[in-house]
Amino acid sequence: MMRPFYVTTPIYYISGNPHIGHAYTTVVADVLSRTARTSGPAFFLTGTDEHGQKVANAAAESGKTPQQWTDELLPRWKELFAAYHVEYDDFIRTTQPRHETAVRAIFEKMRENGDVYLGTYEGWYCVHDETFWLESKLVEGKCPTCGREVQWISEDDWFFRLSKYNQRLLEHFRAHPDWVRPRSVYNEMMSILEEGLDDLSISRTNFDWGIPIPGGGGVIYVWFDALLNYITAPGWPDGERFKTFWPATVQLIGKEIARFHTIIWPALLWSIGEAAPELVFAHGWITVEGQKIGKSLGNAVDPFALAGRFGADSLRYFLLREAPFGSDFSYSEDKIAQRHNSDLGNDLGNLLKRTLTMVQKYHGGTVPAAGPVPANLAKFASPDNDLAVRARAHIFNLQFREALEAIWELVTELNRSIETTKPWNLMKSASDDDVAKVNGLLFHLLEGLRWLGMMLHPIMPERTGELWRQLGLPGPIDADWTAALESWGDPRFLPPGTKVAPGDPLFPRVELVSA
RNA sequence: CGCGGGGUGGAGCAGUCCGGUAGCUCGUCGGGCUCAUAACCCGAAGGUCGAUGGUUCAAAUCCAUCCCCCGCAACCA
Repeated sequence: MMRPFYVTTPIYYISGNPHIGHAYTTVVADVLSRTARTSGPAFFLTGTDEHGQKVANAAAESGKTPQQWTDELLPRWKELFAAYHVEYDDFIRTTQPRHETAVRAIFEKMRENGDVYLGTYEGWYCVHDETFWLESKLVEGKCPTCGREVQWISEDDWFFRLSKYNQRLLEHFRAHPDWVRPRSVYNEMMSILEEGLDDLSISRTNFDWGIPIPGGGGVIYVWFDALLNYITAPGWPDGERFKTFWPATVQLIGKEIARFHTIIWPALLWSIGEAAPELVFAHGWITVEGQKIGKSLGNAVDPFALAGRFGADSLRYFLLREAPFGSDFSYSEDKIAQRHNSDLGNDLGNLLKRTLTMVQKYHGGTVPAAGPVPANLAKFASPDNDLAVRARAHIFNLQFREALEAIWELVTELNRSIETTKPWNLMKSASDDDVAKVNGLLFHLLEGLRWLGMMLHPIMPERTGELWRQLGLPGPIDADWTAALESWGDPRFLPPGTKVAPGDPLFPRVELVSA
């Protein structure tokens, strides 16, 4: 059994628009946690970030309290994740009492140990943009964004002593060169550390929609608040889940928030005596025809519509298969359709269909007893078959594309075994020998499909369930890979005589948009 | 001198850290097959790996310079 597995997504800014990118990160976390569960305990956390001035303003405009406003926005996030078959273990909202209480306790603890202190924050401030600017960024002394006059602000703020952890961070990075991935992000963070860190202002007084600072003096900076969700949700400091699962195994982020998660975050943890996460992985961006998705570009695609058109599992497959995890990739509906039709429809779905049809025609619709192994499947039927082990290793290494490529070798060989055996010819003669060969083929095809169902279950939980059903196998897909995927052809898992249940195509073809 | 990513057969991408026969998917062309979702299988064509120079027995891979595309630099994964 492996160490308890803890995976997080960023908490999503609640007033943002859910789009395919949010589904991407969350699906990846879901695949990891589902895979981890095939061999041990796992905890998967996601949630929403609900504080900040934008939320306060938007709520005010609609005549609601910020809490009412966020309560209304929450369902569309949960609906998004449900639509993509995501099953999280906990969903944290930064407005929940469990979170606020813990954040205040952490703030106080840091104030006691001296890492949080009262200082003065000074800088050029643009009232219109609500942004502080470095002098070097100003354009002719004015706001570089809106061109308005800026004013010199000087206010008393609470600071986090980030600079104190500069050296320790450098040492941590050097000692664990793989703790931030991919390498490009690691390098970028290293250069920030080498340039040196300033202390971080962690209080805000110009608005009040946030966690109040204990003892007064404004609200806590949203990032300080937000980052802590990863430990407040499992119940820092004494909760069972916290004690079981921290430090996190994988924290998934977008690359634009790498600085917060790989520099500020470990420092906050160290300040209260907790360990840094084992791995922070910054994935790439999904782009539309090479352009970044954004409201201003108007190219955001409704993720609900996409899931409706192709099926959520097909989207899940596409997101993991299309690009190496960590790099950007350009997405288009035609690409999704192509993957859907060729990999899922032609290769996998059609394999199931043709196999079940042959089982009906040639063996009365029941699973034959194991027979001769078609030559090209020998390596899978061998005790040395480590396909499931390799696939899982790739997934834990966040190499989803590689995992799927490895699994697809089986899909390809199963299809090939049909061509080489030519059961339609053998059944014409129908000699005992030929029938045995056909039965052997059918059994190994079904066994291969059983493996595929299990191995692909974390990635396509719904469609593999349907595959399982059509194979005539009982109950939900066996969650424990180690037992059910340890030996090919074990009759305990694919009992001869099982009645198959052919159904509709697993992945019906879709037409290309551009066709 | 702000930072970063990318430029590989028609398209989309691996490979670059740790130099050594240029690989995958789709598409195209030819063939096979009919169990199957016009699906499956076999074979073929197609690339001076952005440019130039350097290091080396050997460079897509290392070094230098340059060109082009795209992001980031503000709470958009």
